[in-house]
Amino acid sequence: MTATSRKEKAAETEAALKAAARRVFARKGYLNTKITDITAEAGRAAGSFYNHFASKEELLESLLADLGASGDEAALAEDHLSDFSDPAAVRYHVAMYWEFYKEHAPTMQALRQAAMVNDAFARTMASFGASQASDLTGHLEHVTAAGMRLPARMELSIAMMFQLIDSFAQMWLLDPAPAGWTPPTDEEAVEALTRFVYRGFTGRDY
Amino acid sequence: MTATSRKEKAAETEAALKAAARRVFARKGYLNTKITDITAEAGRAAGSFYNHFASKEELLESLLADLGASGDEAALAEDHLSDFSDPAAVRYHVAMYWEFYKEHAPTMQALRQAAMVNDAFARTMASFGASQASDLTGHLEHVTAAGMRLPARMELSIAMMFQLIDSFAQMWLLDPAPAGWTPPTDEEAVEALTRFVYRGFTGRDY
DNA sequence: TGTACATCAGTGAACGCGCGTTCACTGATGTAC
DNA sequence: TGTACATCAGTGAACGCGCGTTCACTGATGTAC
Repeated sequence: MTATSRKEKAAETEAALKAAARRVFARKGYLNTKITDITAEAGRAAGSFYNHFASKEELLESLLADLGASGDEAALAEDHLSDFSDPAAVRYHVAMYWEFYKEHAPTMQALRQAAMVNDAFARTMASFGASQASDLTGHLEHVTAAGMRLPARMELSIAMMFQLIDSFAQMWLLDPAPAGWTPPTDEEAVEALTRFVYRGFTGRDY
Repeated sequence: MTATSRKEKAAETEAALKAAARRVFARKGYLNTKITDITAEAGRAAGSFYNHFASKEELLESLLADLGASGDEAALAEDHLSDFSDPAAVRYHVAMYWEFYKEHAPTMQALRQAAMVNDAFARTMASFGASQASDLTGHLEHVTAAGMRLPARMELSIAMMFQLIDSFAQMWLLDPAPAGWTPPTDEEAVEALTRFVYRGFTGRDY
């Protein structure tokens, strides 16, 4: 029997609202989404929203928290191939990031849009970038240790890599593909980014 | 004497509104700017706005038209160093783009924000990118002609370059610099991008 | 196990704030004669 | 050159739409005895 207790029912509705929000965000963008769009998509009344979230911002925070818990972000942080003088290490990072972005595209898109309008989310996004950056510093030291020369000082080299991967992922995974362009397969995208970044960092080919 | 005719006065007000809009856009972002913010910044009454523009969107279109007329965009399109197997040609392009972005930062920022919310502006931005891309195709053919191998197929190689330069410029020229980071000088930025892109495209150093 | 009352998730119409947009009015510039 | 009227840029208070948010109500679940 589906003897749903009150708590279960509330949790169901909350989950339905979140899932609906992700779908609507993907379809119309976070900024264009009205609260009633979300409740309608979830098949609930408008008022129901406020039993679970105080605002659209809070819902997004909740989605971001889920994203942190989902684990593949952890994979980016834990031990892994870290010697960027080895193309395989670069590819590993690129692939991780690509997968992460692919998995969480609607939420990342929403965060990006929210950050344009809301300082708190801008800071969230900045700190997300910063945590990636500090991870990469160690990896890039292997490059200079191996006698190769970075394209610019450490900070700028990291920023370039991050911006490149991030905006490239956004271009192909979030926005509709430009008319007449053939989107890359996942493998192709990872390979293209890996080659570009490895070359850019080391000045060598592989 | 400042015997301002009606037309002159109207033109002055329109120019004042545009200048005010650029300042306010730079300060709070396009999406966060209200029409009364613009009129207040320009020192005019709210109703005055509608003597000149039907909406905030139309004002932005007007700013974009000015940008096209300002001429440095033309420099990107006209004849120039075009053999990307030569680092100087890459640097020339990077520098052009950097200057363009620097000059027109508030308008570009506004366009970017408008594109998130408005399909028409999304298309404007896409076609802006596409026009850059078609220009670059010829330049990259020199790379393969010189026996070097692009990091990915033509389209993707161009997209990576464009995304990298665009997002890097946005990071340092528009957004407030991340806490604790030292922004690059113009020369440093151009040099960093040039080296990264040249390496990425050709697999060689210089 | 049954009854009476309390609590709570969900509902949707109504409310009200913020802001885009209008419009009657003012004072100055242009035009006709 | 002067006078009377027309036109227009600019003004700012008022209007009204859209949408976030509230709240009295419903029906179902939980609790007390």
